[in-house]
Amino acid sequence: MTRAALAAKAPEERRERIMLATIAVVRERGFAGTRVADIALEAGTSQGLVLYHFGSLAGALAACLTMLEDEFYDDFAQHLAAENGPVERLRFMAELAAGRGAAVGNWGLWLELWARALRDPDSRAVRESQDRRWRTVLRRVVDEGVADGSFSPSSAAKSVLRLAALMDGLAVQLALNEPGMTTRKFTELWWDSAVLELGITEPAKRGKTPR
Amino acid sequence: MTRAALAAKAPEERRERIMLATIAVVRERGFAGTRVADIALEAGTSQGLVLYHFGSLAGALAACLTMLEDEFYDDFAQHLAAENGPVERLRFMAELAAGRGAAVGNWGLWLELWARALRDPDSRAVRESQDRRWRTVLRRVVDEGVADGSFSPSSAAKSVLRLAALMDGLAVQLALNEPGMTTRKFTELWWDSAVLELGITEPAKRGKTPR
DNA sequence: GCGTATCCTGAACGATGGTTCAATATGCGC
DNA sequence: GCGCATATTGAACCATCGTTCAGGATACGC
Repeated sequence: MTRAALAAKAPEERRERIMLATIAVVRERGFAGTRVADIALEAGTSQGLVLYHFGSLAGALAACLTMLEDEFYDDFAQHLAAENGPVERLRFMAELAAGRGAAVGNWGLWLELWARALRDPDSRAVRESQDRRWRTVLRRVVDEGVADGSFSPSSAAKSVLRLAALMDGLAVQLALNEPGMTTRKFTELWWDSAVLELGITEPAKRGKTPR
Repeated sequence: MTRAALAAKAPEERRERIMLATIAVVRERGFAGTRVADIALEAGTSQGLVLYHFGSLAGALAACLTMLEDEFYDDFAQHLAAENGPVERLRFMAELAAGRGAAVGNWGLWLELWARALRDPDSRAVRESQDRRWRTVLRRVVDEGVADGSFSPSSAAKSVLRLAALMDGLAVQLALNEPGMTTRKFTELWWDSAVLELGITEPAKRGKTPR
């Protein structure tokens, strides 16, 4: 099996490996610093193959973008569904955004994506879609909380906008590891804001608030 | 005077012109897309001169960064001092950040700066200093308000952190002109948050909140 | 077994763009 | 006016990639 079997499922697997390599390199060097040669090296293939599969460096980067997007979202949606009520869900979102699960190490990528979105339509589309997804979920959780009486925002729409924006803003500090900003502080600050915005009374049960 | 005088003060003036050109080009093309040739063209000089004055493209970009920083801050501090009380000052900050004065067209640059700061120490330093300045001023205004009874935050430090972060987050949307995000909405959303955070009772007098 | 389509490689090509440099101009003290 | 220091230029240089390409290997239908 060894040689033959490996080669057999190679094409698709190879393609995948290149995409993963692309993400890895972009994480390390950033979009601007990513070269075809780096990707090939990381993936253990030739430069030619990268171009063969994705047509151009830009193509590879684009593929990596959409992959990232889906990866993050799938992971997230799955875990969110496991939570019980709106308060727990909200708490989960706060913790996830701060750096649990698939978000780990991704904020840096988002920062780059934002900058890129200023000029590159593909990046803009990905960023927009990602953002919309996130806000939609947040909105749903808030509505759920309003329905069952846990939340009482003066305006759900505005609260969602602000809470989403606050996350982005806190994320900048986290990504640039501003002295004093930590995962815990991120969660705490955001959660306090959510309490204020939504008038949450019931304390969150999930996660170790302590310390 | 014409020819001679112009040439006389030329060196310094030329240098300045190159810096301004650099800012202009960076605004238009972004950091990554800025070439020495673009700067030279915009400044009406040769590529050689750009390198002569700043040593390298990176040097020119760095110079433009610090210039930007000072430019923004000076303009800002001057206007802020003109406002009367803490509520007015806060309101002024909300409006300025949303796009008045020197901030116009700068949010895109900030986004780029954040991304750059992930890897470039110079950019990181500028961003950090800029951020600290802004938060310091915000803190001062808040303290002032606490002192004269206009504000009553549960924690001044946390409120300042959150309000500053919220601005950055809203700025992302504004810079990428997310459909639905406008200068007015920016101000409105942020101001509502400030009211909530600081427990402001007195309505803001400044600025045309109306339509 | 044979031919064809898919995969894959490594080297070479070519464009782009930062940097160097020799030559020239300009202002300025003497 | 003479020279020296500072500015300024434009062209040439050269490193760095992205991309192309001609050639092989591999799988697969017939």
